[in-house]
Amino acid sequence: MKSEPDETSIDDALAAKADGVPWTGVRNYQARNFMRDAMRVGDGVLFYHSSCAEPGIAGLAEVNSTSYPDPTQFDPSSPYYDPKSTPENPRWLLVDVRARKKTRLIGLPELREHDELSEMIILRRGNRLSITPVTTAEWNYILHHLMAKKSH
DNA sequence: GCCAACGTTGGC
DNA sequence: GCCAACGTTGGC
Repeated sequence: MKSEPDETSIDDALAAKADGVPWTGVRNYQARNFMRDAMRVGDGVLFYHSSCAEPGIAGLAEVNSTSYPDPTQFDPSSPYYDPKSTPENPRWLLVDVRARKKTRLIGLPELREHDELSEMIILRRGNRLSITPVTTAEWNYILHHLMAKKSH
């Protein structure tokens, strides 16, 4: 799951309340559908820093709720306000994400070095989806082969 | 700041 | 339902 560290970094997420952070602002149907249909409480999350100097995986988190309406869609003062959405028929959903740990930054160039990760959606050219599924094989590879390495 | 990629909008 | 125009994303 992508987050802009200027908005919510892994440090911010770790400092948040125990329930985790509500993943507000997703305004893409595909990403919404992943939260609505594919995510389960307890699912592992790679916390990805995007739109920053060093984009890459910055930590581990987990899904901490089922999906529910994103309150920012109803708030006219929010940048995520959607006038076409109503509480009776909400268009946008979110899940709570609970940060588990900060990891060393695994940047895009490093991720691209590994053939085992070459199919990751996040690495595809032109990918803009802010939430993308990770296979069990990719998850295990990242945890066992990349997280373990020391920094520098 | 550039720009490729891609999602959304709206006229027809 | 098509598709051109437009807006946004996000790495570089």
